[in-house]
Amino acid sequence: MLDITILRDSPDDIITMLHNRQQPEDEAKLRLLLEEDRERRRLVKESDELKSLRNRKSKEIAEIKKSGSGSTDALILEMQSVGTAIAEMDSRLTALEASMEDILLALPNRLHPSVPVGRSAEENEVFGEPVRFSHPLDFPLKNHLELGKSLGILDFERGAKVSGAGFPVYMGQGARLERALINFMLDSHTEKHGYKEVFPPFMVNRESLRGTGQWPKFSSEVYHMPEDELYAIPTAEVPVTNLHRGELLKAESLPISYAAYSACFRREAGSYGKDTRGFLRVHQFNKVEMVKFTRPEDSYQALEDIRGHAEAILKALEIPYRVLLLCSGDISANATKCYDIEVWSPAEDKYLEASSCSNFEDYQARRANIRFRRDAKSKPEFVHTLNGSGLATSRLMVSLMEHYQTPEGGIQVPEALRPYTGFSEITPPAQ
RNA sequence: GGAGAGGUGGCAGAGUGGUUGAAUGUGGCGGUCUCGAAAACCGUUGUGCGCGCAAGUGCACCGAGGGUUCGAAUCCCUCCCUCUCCGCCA
Repeated sequence: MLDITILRDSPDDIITMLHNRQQPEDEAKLRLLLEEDRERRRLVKESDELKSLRNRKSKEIAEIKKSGSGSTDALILEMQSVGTAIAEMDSRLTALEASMEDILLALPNRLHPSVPVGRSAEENEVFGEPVRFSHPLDFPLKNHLELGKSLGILDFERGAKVSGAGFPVYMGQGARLERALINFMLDSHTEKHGYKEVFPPFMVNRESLRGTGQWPKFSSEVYHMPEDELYAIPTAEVPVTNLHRGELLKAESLPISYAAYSACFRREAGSYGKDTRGFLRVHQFNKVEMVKFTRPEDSYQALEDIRGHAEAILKALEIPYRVLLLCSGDISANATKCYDIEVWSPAEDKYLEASSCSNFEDYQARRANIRFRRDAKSKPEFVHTLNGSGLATSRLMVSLMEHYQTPEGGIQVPEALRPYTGFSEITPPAQ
C-alpha cells in the first residue's frame, strides 16, 4: 500500500510509474482516489466540528444536571439533530474510505530508479555473468520426466490419481533427495548467514494475505477453504512476514532474518498449456524462503545480501544459473526491485525461474502495520520488508537431475548434498 | 463439539453512564544526588486522522463491527481471539 501523502504531493511520479509498469488504466483509479481524498478531508472537517460542538454541549448538560440549575430539554433536543447530522456524515465517510482503501490496495508499489524500464519479460536485464559449471554432457540427454520415470523417483501419474495434475509424488531416493535439498538450504541460511529458522503454518487467514499483498488482487491464485475461511499459502512469505503484523518492533532487534521451509500451493489458474510438463508448473512445491525486516536505509543492501544467499546455494551445488534484474513491465506489483534467479535446464535448453528476491520497502509493512521506533523520542516508522526464495526445489530439481545425469541414465548427487542424502548416486535399476 | 473466564497504553493492571485518553505499577527519556553507578526523589512519556509554516488545536481510538443515549472503556447485539475444564483425536 502506498502512502497517500505521496499520492497527494507527487501524483505525476505515480502516474509515470503506472505507465512504466504497463498498467496505464490505473491512472483513472488514482485520479478518482485523489478526488475522494479531497472530499474526505472536507467531510472530516465538518464532522469533527459538529462532534466538537456535541462534546461541549454534553458537558454543559452534565453540569446543569449536577447543579440542578435549570432545564436541559432544549439542549438535548438540539443535540439530537446534531447527532443525526453526524451519523449521516459519518456513513458517507465510511463509504468514501472503503472506496479509497480498495483503490489503495490495488495500486502497485513504486519502482526503484535502478529498475530498467521495459514492457515485458523480454526486456529484463541479465545481471552479472551467467554462472557456468563445466560438466561433460556429450551424450543423448534425458529430461527430468524421463529420468524421474526410469529411475522410479518421481511419479506424476499417481500424484494425479491421488490429487490431480500438478501434484507430484517423490519416491524413494527422489523423496530423500528432496528432503536433503531442503535441509541443506536451511542449514546454509541458518548456519552461514544468520537466519533464524521458522516452521510456519501452511494455512493462513485473509488478514495475512492482505498484509503481504496477495489479497485482494491475486486471490484467484490461492486455494481457499471457505468452511473455515482459511487459505493455503502460496509461499512462506505470507505467514513469516505476517508474524510481526501489527507489531511495534524494537529498533535493536533489526534486521530480523528468518528462513522457513514450507510447501507452497498455487492454483495456477489460466496458465494451462504453457510450460506445464512435469515440474515446470505444479500446484504444490517445496521452497525455503528468506524473509527480512530492516530499517529503511538498510533494505537495498539487504536485497543484495538475500540474492547472494540464494546464489550461494547454487554455487555450492554447482548448478548453472543466471540472475535477472526484472524490468518495470515484469516486476510484481508489490516489489520496488526484484532479481530472479534462473537455473539452467540442459534438456529443455532453457533457463527456469527458481528464485525471486524482492524489496517491498514499506509497501507490505504499511498494509500489515509493522513498525519500529528508532529511539525513545522518535515516532514509529514502517520497517522495510524483503524476501527471496532460497530456493524453490521443483525447478532446482529439474536442473539438478538433468545437469548431473550420467551416460548410464543415473544421477550423481552433488558433493555438498551427499552428507544429507547418504548416497552419492541414483543408479538405474538393473535390466 | 460442550461449559466457564477473559481481551484496556511498550509491558503488567485498575476502572460498570458525565472534566477517564484513561488510576497505579513497571519500562523508556530528562533531571536532582554521586568521583561514577545503584538506590531514592522530581518531572516527562500512546497512536491515527484533520487544520496550521510552526507553536498549537479539533476529532477518533480501551479485541472487531453494529446498536441504545444529549453523552459509552462502562449498557445491549453479532463476530473474532486467548485461557481453563470436559469430549474427540495425530
